[in-house]
Amino acid sequence: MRLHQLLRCAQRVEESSRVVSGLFSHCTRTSVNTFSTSNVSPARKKSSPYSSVDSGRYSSLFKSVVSHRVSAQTPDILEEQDAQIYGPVIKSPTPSKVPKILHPLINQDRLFEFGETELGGAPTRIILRRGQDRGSVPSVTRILQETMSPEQQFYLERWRRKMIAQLGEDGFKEYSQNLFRQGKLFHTAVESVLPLTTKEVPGEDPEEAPEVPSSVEGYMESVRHVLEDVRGVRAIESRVQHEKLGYLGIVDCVALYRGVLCVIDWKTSERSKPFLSNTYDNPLQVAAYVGALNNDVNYNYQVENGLIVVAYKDGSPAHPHTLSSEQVLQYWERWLVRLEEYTERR
DNA sequence: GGATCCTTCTTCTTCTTC
Repeated sequence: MRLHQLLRCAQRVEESSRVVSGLFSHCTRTSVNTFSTSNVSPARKKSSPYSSVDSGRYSSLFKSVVSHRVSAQTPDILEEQDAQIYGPVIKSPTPSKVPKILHPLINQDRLFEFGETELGGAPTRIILRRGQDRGSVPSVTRILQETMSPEQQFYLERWRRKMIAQLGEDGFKEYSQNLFRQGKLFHTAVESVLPLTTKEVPGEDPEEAPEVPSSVEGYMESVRHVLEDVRGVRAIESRVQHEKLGYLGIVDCVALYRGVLCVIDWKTSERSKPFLSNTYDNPLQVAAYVGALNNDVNYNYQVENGLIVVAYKDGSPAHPHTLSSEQVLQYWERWLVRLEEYTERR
């Protein structure tokens, strides 16, 4: 078992034991009080002490205990088992965690006067010219895809095989296409709503409210509370390219979130993602876009912050994960490592 | 018109009592 896995296990054991001991002491107190003050019959005394616990009150606590349970299925054990079924996992050497060249996130040559970045005007939308730079300038998605850790690849492949076993090849294909379709529709719907947020009151004119496909209504409801805090949209679905580092991508949105200029990435998810760590490589993607935008002559401002919004189909409130400038800088370094890895493999 | 590109997602938990 690797050191970081061991540390994670130890941390979870500590968390679990803390929660369990707390619950246990409360249950004991509750049980003592119940039995000493009530006139219960001997037969009822024998009933489980759990019956005296307010299960509704402690349901979330119970969930937190079981969700932090240390699984016997560590990656190493799973790999061992799966190696017997699927064959060995090909491992590559662990990449260095520090980039060889620490390129700056902010372009000091392109710092603008405050007045130059005033709000106003239509948001930038630079369409990707298809076929241009083909093969020579890689995209953010491609780089992240091709430099995933063996562990990440293992879990994804394992999930894919499990899904195919459940749905069949065709069923899985349809399922995946549907996920992509929903994601695209959601993006389109958000974009159609966004310009309204530049007004004093978002969506004040009901006649201007665009049609939202019924399949993404839940997602839209999910992000409603986030959109209320978005103002001053400056770019939508716009191409960004890092001129020195030679990569490109399409940024979902650049806008003020609670007054802070951010690169915003809209995501749909079937599973709840309450923590930033649940979003896998998404923060790296955002940091890559921030760096590219700051080094692209088509944009006359610099961005230091990020926002990842995870929306849910059932309409439950989306999780907005803000990335401070310090966090963006950290993910920027991790992105540089991945970029170097990609370049070295070419 | 056809081919290609960038995205769109997917992972890191499944307990066993009442």
